[in-house]
Amino acid sequence: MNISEFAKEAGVSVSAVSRYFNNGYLAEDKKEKIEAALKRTGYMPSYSARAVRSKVTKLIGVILPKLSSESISRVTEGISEVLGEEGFELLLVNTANDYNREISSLELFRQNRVDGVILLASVFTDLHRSLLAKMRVPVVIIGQQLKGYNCVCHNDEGAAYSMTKLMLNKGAKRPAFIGANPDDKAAGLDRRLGFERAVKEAGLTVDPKYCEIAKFSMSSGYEKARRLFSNRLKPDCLFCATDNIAAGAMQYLRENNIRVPDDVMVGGVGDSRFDKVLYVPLSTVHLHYKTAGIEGAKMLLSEMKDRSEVHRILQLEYEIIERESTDKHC
Amino acid sequence: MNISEFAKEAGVSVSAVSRYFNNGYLAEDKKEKIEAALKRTGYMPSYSARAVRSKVTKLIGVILPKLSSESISRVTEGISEVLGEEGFELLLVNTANDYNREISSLELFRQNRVDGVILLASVFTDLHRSLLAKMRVPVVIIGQQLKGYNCVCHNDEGAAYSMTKLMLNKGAKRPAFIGANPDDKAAGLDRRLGFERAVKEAGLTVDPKYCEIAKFSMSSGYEKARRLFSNRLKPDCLFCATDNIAAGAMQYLRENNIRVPDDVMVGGVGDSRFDKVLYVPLSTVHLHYKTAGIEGAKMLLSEMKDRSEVHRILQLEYEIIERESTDKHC
DNA sequence: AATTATTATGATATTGATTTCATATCGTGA
DNA sequence: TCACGATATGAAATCAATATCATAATAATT
Repeated sequence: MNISEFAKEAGVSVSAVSRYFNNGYLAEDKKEKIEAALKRTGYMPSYSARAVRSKVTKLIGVILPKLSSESISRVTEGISEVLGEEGFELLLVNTANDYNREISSLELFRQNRVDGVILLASVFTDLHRSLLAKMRVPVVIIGQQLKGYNCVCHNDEGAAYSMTKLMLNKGAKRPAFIGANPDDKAAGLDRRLGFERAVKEAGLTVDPKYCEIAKFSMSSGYEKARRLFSNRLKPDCLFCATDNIAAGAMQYLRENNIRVPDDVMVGGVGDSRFDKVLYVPLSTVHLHYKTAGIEGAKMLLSEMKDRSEVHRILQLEYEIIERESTDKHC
Repeated sequence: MNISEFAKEAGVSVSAVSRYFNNGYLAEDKKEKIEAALKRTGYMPSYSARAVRSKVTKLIGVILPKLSSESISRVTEGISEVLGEEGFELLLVNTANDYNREISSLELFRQNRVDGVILLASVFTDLHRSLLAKMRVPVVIIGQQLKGYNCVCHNDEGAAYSMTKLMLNKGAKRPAFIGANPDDKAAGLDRRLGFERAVKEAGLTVDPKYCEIAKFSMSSGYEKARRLFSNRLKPDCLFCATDNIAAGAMQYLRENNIRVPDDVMVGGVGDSRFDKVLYVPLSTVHLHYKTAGIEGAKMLLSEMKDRSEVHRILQLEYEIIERESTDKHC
């Protein structure tokens, strides 16, 4: 059933029906007629047809590197909360860390599919930049900084610095690091830089032998911990760029009877739900993931309302959460 | 830029452009002309306009009770994998366990927004049923069974039964239970029934004092464990309907020096990522969440291809994963 | 009382695509 | 040579809505 069939059924004009759904001028008696007919027929206007003419889809494209990650799903939850309230729905694309899918979804979103885009990318290439430049709808980037775009990001460098410093202040002399791919500027490079700043500030040197790069998984953290601890290096503190990596590393430590925090202190980033139930509760840094989603969504909304050429960067702060994994007295 | 402007720019007819994007008859020279113009202009056909005429949105509506849950995001990952390959995108609605949002998104999906719907609901009311009946597009339900619909579900009763039996076989005599709201048929009721069957089969009786109902969170598991263990009941085994509940409960046990598994064995359901890094690695039941997503998506695809009146129910099996939390010798 | 602003109305144009239709061309087998 | 199916074409109809427009009926202001 389309609008004209429905209008006939309700005994009003097509325009009246359209006005009913779009808050135009409409007399009370017609409203009632329409509502009665609505109950009889169950008619609903077609969103696609509406979108053709009005150029509003009420859809926001959200591009994610993966779905089953605690940090990412917290961001998404924040996004969904704010946008849902404003009547927007999320068109979600899971790129599974596949570079090409990231590009192709940006392509897709150019086809008048969405009113705005939120991008949680880990890496930015020239192709990313050129596609983003072609976007005709507002874009907000969460978790990374990109010049010329609205961004909500975390103080990754500071978070890594503070956590590392916390351990060094307790007398650690052989700091080790398990990080992420430095192409990922936020979680890879910045957290590495924060670690290095703390090490240098403590009068120590950053030894590449004490640094490993892992994937964002527990098993990868386990593997890299083996490389660091199965020889004569004997690190006395370990900073991990994510809690997942830290949890995997600690599993290796437990299996090999390396005591936490007595033999080695361990610190992570992310404040994952499981941190406090690990065999040694993990010290970590809380990043405001959900807030990032909320603020990013708000940014997008205001950008959609009145598009401006000024781009804002919102950097969220962090909070150190100290637990037993760094609870060592020197 | 629309199709007729673009056709003019390319020097071909509107029909030719449409055929180019829809694999109709088209001479080679026109294809080339169009491709050249495509590069010059960056034209992309509008999805909304296409949808009006062809009634295909290439969008699948997915309704979820929450986003930041490991089990749910695994299901979603499976869905996204299969549908992404077929060129479908996900229109995701996070209902945040809010009954009304579940209803209103079903309403929304009736407005010719999506080609199909996947529903991960926890509770079914009469309103659900009547709205589902009005759906004009195929629907698949994951995680629950509902008569008259295509469903992919888990053997929740069996999973709970086997895990409980495992503990009772090791000589437990005072089994305790922390479950979920029984309105949730799968995770609430069925897992409770599985627990009860195992208890009765072992010649014991189900004592309501030993049974608690929690929310799907660690903190709720912690709370309910307090109720069970801060008195003279002294359960010697504890079955939890989810790993989150189990992890919270174990935190309480640790804080109160109740040893796992010596004083009490603990078993969960879900095979969460963190299970093996808990202070006592948790015995659990692996449910094939991702497979459920994959199979549900396949079901939807085949239903969209040729709609049949026959509805299938696919029940996935489970696998017991035994770890230290039940590693007790009697 | 005259003038203006606000509310209300429905026919018609418009949006940007696909589908239909009438028609033309070409190669192939009877 | 004729008939037929496959290929190819572009004008026009169609899809289901909103936007525009001309106009009427009130209400408010001078």
